[in-house]
Amino acid sequence: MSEPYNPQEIEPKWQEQWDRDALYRAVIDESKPKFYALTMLPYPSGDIHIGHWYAMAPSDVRARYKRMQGYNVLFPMGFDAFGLPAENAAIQRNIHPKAWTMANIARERQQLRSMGAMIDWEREAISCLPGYYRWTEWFFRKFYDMGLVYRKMSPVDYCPSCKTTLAREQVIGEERICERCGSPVVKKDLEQWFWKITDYADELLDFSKIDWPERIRLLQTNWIGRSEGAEVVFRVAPEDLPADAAPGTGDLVVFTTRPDTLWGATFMVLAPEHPLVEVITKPEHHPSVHEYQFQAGRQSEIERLSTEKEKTGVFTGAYAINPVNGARIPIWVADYVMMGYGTGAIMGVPAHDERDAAFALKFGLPIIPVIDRLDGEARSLVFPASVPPDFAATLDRAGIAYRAAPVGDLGEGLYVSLHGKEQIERYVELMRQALLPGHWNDVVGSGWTFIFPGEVCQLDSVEADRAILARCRALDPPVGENRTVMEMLSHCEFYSDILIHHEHGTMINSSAFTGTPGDQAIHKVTTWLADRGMGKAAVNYRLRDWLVSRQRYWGAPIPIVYCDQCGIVPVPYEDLPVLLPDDVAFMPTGESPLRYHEGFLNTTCPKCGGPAKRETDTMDTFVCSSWYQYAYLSPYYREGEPVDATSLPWDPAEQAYWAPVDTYTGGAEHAVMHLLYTRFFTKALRDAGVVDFDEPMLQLRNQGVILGEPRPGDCVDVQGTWEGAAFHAERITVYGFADPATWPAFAREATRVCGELMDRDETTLKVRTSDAGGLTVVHINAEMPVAIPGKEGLGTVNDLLYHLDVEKMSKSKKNVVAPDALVASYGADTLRAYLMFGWRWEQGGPWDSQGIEGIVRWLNRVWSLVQDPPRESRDAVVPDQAAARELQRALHYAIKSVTEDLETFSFNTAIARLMELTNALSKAKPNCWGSDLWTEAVRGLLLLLAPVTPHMTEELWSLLGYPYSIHQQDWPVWDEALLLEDTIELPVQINGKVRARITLPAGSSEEAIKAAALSDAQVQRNLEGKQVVKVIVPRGQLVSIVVK
RNA sequence: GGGGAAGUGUCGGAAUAGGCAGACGAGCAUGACUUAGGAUCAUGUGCCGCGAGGCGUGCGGGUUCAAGUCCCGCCUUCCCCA
Repeated sequence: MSEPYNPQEIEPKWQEQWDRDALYRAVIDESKPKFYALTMLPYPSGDIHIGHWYAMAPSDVRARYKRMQGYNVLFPMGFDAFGLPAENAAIQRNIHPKAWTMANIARERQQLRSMGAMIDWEREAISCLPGYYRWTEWFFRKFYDMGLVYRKMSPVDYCPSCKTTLAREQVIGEERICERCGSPVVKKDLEQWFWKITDYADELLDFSKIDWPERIRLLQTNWIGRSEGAEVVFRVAPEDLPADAAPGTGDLVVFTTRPDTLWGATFMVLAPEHPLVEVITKPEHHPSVHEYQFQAGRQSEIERLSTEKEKTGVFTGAYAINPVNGARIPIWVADYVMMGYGTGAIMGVPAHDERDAAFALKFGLPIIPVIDRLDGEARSLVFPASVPPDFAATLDRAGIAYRAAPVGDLGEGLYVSLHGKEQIERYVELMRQALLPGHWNDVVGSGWTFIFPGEVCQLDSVEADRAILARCRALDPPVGENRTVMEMLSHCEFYSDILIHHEHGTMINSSAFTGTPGDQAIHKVTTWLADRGMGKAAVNYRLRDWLVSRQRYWGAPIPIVYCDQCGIVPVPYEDLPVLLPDDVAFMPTGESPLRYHEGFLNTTCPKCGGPAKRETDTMDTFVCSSWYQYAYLSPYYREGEPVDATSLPWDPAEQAYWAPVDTYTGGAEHAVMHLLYTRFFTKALRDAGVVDFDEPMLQLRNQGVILGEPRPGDCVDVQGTWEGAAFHAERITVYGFADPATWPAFAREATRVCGELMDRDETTLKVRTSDAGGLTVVHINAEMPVAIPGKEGLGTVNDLLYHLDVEKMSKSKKNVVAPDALVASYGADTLRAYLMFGWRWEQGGPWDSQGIEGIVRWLNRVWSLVQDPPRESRDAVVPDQAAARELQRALHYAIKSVTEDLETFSFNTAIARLMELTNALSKAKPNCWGSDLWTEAVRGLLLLLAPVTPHMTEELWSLLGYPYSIHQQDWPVWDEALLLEDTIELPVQINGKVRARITLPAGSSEEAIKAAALSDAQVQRNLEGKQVVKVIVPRGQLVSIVVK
């Protein structure tokens, strides 16, 4: 018998050996094809968690597999080491961010080593070290020279009490309060640095050169949000501008995707931050506009843009001129328009835009339809007593559909549905004749017609809107307080879904353009506008330039100085890096200490030599992670040597060989930030002449998330007394969570409460006392001793386990799975294999602590399978022919499917195939042990398993006497011919149901198969008394007989 | 509201050029070996039915010799956008 499998002994042993032999050192080797496998680097928060393992271990398996296939594989690792948590630790615990970060890295590096991954640690790169961030600064400088960098005012979230800017995650909840002090957060305008990612917007929409998941491509496409349309210039009415205004001051450029709706623009809306608001607002409107601007500043973008939200806004008192018809339209300020989107000004076309419609209805602005419906639908509500009683019969004769039903409490009316121009016209004519004096009728949807006694009006202009409303006012039904025709109509439920649409129908009510078909409308109007200098075709992007400024200490310094004489001066390349000073005093508020560090702040101007101040903002950490894949090529390149504008930031030979990344793996949560920024970065570097390719990562795959394991809570049976709504515990009996079968029935009685523990804190237990989920609060004394099943001695209520649902793992929820503990009890190989096997990799799911036992059993079986002779051994080493053939087939099948599965990231099925091969070996063992085939099959299993369980296979490889190292062997290849079965079993379907199975030699002809099927006794029985219509043998897979 | 993804045994999940649904595990059950078992080995395990047999991939239709897979219409969940 072999020694038992002991990963705790084997794993460190081989890790040290591999280290000594530099087995995973990746060096350029022109004789081999390269493969750059990259997995997202961790942020050093202090602990490598199961999510890191889930991302990295299968990626490592695939990298190892590629290496065995003959590729020279680079699989590096580093740390994304700048960022806010380090600074928070400094403030809260008085630890320097650098010390905190480097200590975390030291710990995490050890944790990662326990995984046994083929990481080349000599290429490790840490983004917070000067050798790294010198180049981060160099890129800022380079992009500055390329014109990709600019500075402008931009709002940040700011806490007036802490006097500090806040990161997005530091602003809490809908109330938008500061996470540190709870004060309301406000927006504050600061000069900040931007990178022109928008210059690359169109190129970033092109994914033709990369194999990335559809989902990520879609997210990026939506994020970039390219829309085509036109820019149209509206002028502020001259009398609403200051007399001394420069020419062009009042030009309001509007971007619209629907220039064909221009004739329906009945108002304009400016973003509260729009600079023209101040200029045009009439004095009497100043107070309300200013108040509104302040309120808007406190809200988040998501709130502002929500369609759910009640529309708000204020009138400026000023008017603009609609360029297409000269109409004076009011200019409003409203928060649903964002300064950053388009131009910060929109034209309101309420008839064909939902948000404009909501705004117009709220503030009584006219709504004029200018695009016809595509479906030709129209409706008309005929009020009771507005027509003679025989009108329904008239409609019947005309073939017009209607429904008779009460209208409020006014009596029975007719709800008429019309379709098509002709029918609408016929209806209007019938109504014109039938309408009784003192009433009116309307047709809405297609047509927009108002029928009055003796007159028919169209709702085709603001003037018509007013005229119609005035006429209605004199008639029945009453108009009430309604300010526009549409507002009046909007109260009628029958019309609710027909008033507003955004289809591309034929233009109506648009002077000379009326009748222009929808498919030509935008193009024709845009051309016409351009010819008259009123506008032009334009493209708008949702994507905004990348704001790289952070008002923080722990980030890469922005290499800029401010000189009184020379203005903004970039730090010369030769002077990089601008070092982050270590001796800084952290403000309890979180304000950047750089702003008060005299040594850092004061410098000399590189241009004139006079006194100057340094930029105190640092760069967004996404800048550091936008180029880390290149940092691994030659970490901290040329550290200590001066560099200049023409230097290369990494070893050109390394780049020429390894770049770009072949396979990139990581979480999908970075879809639109990191993954878009790094693409931009590479394109900018290409234009800088640094790299000669367009995309940083050729193939991307995302893994899912491992969630917390659901678990019932312990059952507690509590004796005690009621104190109001709460129960005071005197004695607690516990039934373990593991066996609910032993639990007593849940109860809620006068002196007793019994149920599942759902939650617990220092003073209370929340107990589920009914199957429906009713909770009872039980007051406890934390020191109260309780006996807990499966635990030695007496515990306290703090040892009770409470119910856990499937949720994201978090320390506060106490559902974290710690990989270190799993490695300690099961070993890294077992954990690696389980993470591959347990879930669809791209999907993830809840942890299952039971499932890992299956892997334990499997690896133990492999361990003894290859070492121990069979229990009841046969004397002969000559294998039984059939058993041998079956084993051979199983081996080649496994080679083929494991290869294909690893290639396509189907890790769970790869493990399943390896288990099957193990099962096949077990089955064949008594017959084949010791034969050449047995040796070959065991060898094959170990090689296929080597990437998955590198330590165990290395140990077995060496125990079996093979030369070190298994990880330097070639990946096995399969023989298609050996995959085929000698005999095949075919199902026979009769009318689609499997009725029999027949066995035939492999490669039988279709005729032979048909004959065999029809002569099969079972088939014969099923065919009795029926007529065979046809017999099909598709691809030799089955027989399908059709009978009558 | 728009866009996307997904719904398969008790659970994780297999299977898509349309071709035997439930691979491989977990769990459960029975048996063996055991002083014992949360060890190991063997067998079984979609549902209903004693049985022959019938039913079965969210629901309802359709195409086809044949549908988890294709088409149409719904329902539910998750994600993104608004």
